Amino acid sequence: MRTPVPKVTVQRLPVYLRCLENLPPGQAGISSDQLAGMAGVNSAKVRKDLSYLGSYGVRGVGYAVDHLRLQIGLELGLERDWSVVIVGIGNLGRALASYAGFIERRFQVVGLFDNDPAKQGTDVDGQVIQPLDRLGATVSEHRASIGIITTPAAAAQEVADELAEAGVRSILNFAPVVIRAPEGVDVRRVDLSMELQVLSFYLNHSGV
Amino acid sequence: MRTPVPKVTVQRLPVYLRCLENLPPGQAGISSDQLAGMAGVNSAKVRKDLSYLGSYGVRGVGYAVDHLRLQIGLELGLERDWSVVIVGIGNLGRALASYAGFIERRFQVVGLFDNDPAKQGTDVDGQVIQPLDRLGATVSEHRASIGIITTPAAAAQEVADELAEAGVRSILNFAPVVIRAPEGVDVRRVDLSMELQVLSFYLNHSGV
DNA sequence: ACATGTGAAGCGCTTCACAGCG
DNA sequence: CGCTGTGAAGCGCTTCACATGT
Repeated sequence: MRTPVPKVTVQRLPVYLRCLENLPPGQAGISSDQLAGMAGVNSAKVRKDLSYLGSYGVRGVGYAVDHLRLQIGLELGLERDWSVVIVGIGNLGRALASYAGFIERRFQVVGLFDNDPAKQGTDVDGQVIQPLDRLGATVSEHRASIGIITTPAAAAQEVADELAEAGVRSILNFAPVVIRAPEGVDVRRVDLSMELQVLSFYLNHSGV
Repeated sequence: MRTPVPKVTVQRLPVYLRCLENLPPGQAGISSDQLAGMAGVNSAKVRKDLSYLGSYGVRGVGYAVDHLRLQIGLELGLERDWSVVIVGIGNLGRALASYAGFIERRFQVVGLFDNDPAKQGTDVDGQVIQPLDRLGATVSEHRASIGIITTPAAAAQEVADELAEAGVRSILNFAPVVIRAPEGVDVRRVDLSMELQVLSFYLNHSGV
């Protein structure tokens, strides 16, 4: 069996993919140096990362762009469709609902949820906002694997528990709170105020 | 001089701070074990991380919550105010404009920018949306150190260049594109579709 | 007695440097 | 010759395990 792909490499594969997608349409080949320049890393890292997927380069030449895109996509599971539910349809949830549907065909938004009765029944980007008690049924029905939490902090843990209970295996948490999920459920955090605090640290320690 | 704080520790300090802030009001002390449980890491990591800031714990007892919050805040530069500008006021920019003002007093939003004339002059959360050609002047005037980019992908690099030119030293990029900035300007990326692709990788490699 | 603080060992990622191959 | 693929060295973070201090 193949060497497992390191976690840090998994995080860089989407970066490489993004770079390849932004290449001029005519460009058929790319070297590790060029790709490294676009991705903001060094070329040894690019070669090492891509070598975990297999030997897709040609010595003396570089990588075939189309083939590389395909292989990275396969590795990331992008040939499959993943169903996504979004819980908490405030400004951010609304933004993500439009965004997710727009930018990535492979991630189908199959349900929007909010516990505010005034929002329920209204429509965002072709989806009707449903009450939270419909969450379990919708997740099962569409076999949704990904849940996005954009609720206020106070509600996030309870929503995470319900998502896990309903069978979601990956959670993307935008709520400003640290949530815990059972074994087997992968949680990733996206937190504006934590990002700002990290920036603040480096501003604070760069002598100004 | 003190040992520099590792990058990974810098990223965890906001997590610890968030956990401390969510403690019940009566709780005056906390052990590395308790904090580790809340933050989702192990206790050795907590002790090592906090030891970079100094010896703020009491052997046999634990850490004083208030003192620890203060010290982490100082380390993160949260006793200072940082001025922030947001460029690209679509759904996401609007969400962040409200959010940033609401959750973090230390990050003052001093300017909102969009190149759509229909939006210019309208008001979001007490701030008037300005045309992009006002960006440089506003950054200088308020000595803004942080720029948040929420434009479409096509505009992001140009906006980043203008922000760097105007004197911003940290950029938080929400646009779905990899941007480059000159030496001395710190760029952090927050990218929904990359996060989803990482989740997709692990879903795809967990045998279902 | 108990939890912190910390050298030292362990581990994983990065980078080097060059063999391998078109 | 040029660029990939990769062992091996280097480096930084994690974890261990226990001395330290109250």
